[in-house]
Amino acid sequence: MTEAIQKPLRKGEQTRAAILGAALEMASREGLEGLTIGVLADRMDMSKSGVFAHFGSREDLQIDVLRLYNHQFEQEVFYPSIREPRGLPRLQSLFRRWVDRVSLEIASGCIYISGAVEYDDRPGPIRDHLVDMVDSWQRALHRAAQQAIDEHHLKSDTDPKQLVFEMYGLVLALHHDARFIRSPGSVTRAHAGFERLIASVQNLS
Amino acid sequence: MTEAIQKPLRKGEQTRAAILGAALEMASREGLEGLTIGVLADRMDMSKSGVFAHFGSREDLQIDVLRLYNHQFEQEVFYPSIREPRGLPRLQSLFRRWVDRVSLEIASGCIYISGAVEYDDRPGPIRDHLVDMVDSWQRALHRAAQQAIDEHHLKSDTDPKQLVFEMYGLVLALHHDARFIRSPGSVTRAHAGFERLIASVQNLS
DNA sequence: TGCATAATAGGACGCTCGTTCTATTTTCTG
DNA sequence: CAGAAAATAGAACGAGCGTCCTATTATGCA
Repeated sequence: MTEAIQKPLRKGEQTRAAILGAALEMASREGLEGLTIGVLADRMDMSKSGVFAHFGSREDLQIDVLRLYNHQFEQEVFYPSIREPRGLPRLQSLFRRWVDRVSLEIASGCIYISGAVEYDDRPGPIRDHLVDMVDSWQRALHRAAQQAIDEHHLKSDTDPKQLVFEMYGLVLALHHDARFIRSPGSVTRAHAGFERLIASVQNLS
Repeated sequence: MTEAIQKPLRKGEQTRAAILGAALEMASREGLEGLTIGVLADRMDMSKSGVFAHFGSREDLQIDVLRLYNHQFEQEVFYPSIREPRGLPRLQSLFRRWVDRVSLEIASGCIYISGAVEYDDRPGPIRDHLVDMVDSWQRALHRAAQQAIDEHHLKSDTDPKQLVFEMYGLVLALHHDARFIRSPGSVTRAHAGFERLIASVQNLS
């Protein structure tokens, strides 16, 4: 019972994974809507139909890319943070790792953020999946904030939703200024904003 | 000398203006890259070439749409605010009118914000124009913040760039939560965030 | 009113897109 | 090693895109 299933380690599975990786990189830069099978095939030195056959449709490919991104985000940001002690330390870890990730993504782009703009008015399965993921991330932040209140790290009259709203704003501003305007110092400002934000709701007992 | 120039009120000019208005509405919802001449022609009950003839190219059309948006933004947000007394009142007016405008745009979308994502990695004249406009808007906010410091409305050690960064974040979070997540109460949270932000840097003398 | 000119329509172009169909090659397995 | 099954290639499709060219229609001025 050491290995559960090793059958699907067939050739096709690993090229599929390679395609998905290239697709994620491409979608990060050009956006999910900019993801095109032809260009993806060129980059993979494959034919269009060869790439296509791994996914039932372009939409399924986009959704799989989304799932892969979500998985990486959870691995890098969420899971390491929930090993921190609950309350303020965990909340701080979530924000710090989040900013760290977006900082690295300045060169490539964050799919949660670009997707929010691409699909804010475009109904369909992709939007549905994306909203689910972002909403679940916001709820995770919300839980951490509530726990920080419960642990008396933050003032009891603190509004967790307001806190998460402003945290999200700081990351959006970071993404905007660093990636679009390309003004330096955005990472520092995001952290400064967070410290000011926490200071204003922190229990000083 | 009541009317300066009335020659260019020819037929073509007014249909051109009508096209531009429809194009702005379309680009607000679908994004500047989603603006397509064919669909625009359908909406105008015109032929593709009839629409096309008014603009040398699709790119010129997109840039003209951008200029129109910029003009409306200045008329609604900037100019009314600079009639307020310099310092904190003017800064507050800028933010309030900005939020008011984005609130109305929840149904249609803000081109500054969607454009920032669409063109963060897509070089060309459109990106250049867009960066110019957003940068000029940020500098206007920056000036207002600096004046509020000079007038001793805000603490002398306040960093105007940090202030503008966080203001921008609040509006981005508003746009994100209201338009993408569609969670209610975002406008209230944007205002609450701004008040807390100002309170933390305000001179209490 | 007549005529130069502006405004618009219609069609065709080359291109790219996602998708489908049919071969062909490669991979895995008994 | 053979044969079944999976993986990939290649060509073709219909649709939509921006753009160009040539007529035709509408406009505004003498």
